[in-house]
Amino acid sequence: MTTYDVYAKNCPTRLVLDRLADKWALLVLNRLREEPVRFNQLRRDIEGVSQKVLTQTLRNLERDGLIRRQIFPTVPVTVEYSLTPLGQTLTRTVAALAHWAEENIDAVLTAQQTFDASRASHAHLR
Amino acid sequence: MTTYDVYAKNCPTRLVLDRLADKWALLVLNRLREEPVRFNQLRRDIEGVSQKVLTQTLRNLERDGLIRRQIFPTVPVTVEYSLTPLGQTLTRTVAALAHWAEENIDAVLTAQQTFDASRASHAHLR
DNA sequence: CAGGATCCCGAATGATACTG
DNA sequence: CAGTATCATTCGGGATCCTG
Repeated sequence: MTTYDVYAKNCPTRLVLDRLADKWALLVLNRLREEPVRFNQLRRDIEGVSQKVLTQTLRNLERDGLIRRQIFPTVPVTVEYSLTPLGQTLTRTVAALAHWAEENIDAVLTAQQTFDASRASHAHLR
Repeated sequence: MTTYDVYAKNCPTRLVLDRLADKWALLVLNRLREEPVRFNQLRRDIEGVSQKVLTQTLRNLERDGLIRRQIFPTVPVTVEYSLTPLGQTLTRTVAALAHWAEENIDAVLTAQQTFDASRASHAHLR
């Protein structure tokens, strides 16, 4: 049994990778890692996400079996999102990504400035 | 020193996370993990990426200091991309993501089928 | 070989209004 | 509260042609 060719179009692993390569999905997973959260709470916590896009993101994650959608018949209705066991195994890796980002943000910002500066120096047009 | 609020718009960590939340970037980083690769080789290895998008992806990664672009004055010119030390620290995490995807692809596909089936059952319109 | 420059279309997103 | 539905809009990405 050989390992998948991750770079091939038809590779199922790329389906998963494509889904994870979504900034909102990563942020949602990271947020749910702490605790179950309700829809509007998520909407408020994750700045900049629209209601429509948040809904789509949640549906996709639910479809992938990563999060669970639980409805409580209160008035008005309450909907709570939480990680499934499968989702929990994933968030360990997602958390590592977030952790890397926090630790290396300075190095990245510095690199960006250096890059931009060198481009500006030999910008001729305009 | 408190930790960043990862969910706030202005959080620099989200800049990094947004950049990483790119399927082509993840695939490129994962590919460069093995060895330095030339432009057209990358284009061939990563199925489905257009020349334009690959160029953009590489520029962004270079700007972030994650990969290095090396030009060899051959005829015609040769351009080789490789990971920087910073990029190498990141690819360990990226590899973990890819690894998770490979290990859990079956669970995800099964979840998708279950989800789709339950939706189809109570689809009334059309 | 490794891109830059253009044209262009469809998918993704935002805004708005409505509902169980 | 937690969405769905619709419309208007943009803009990322593909296709194509060109160049150092």
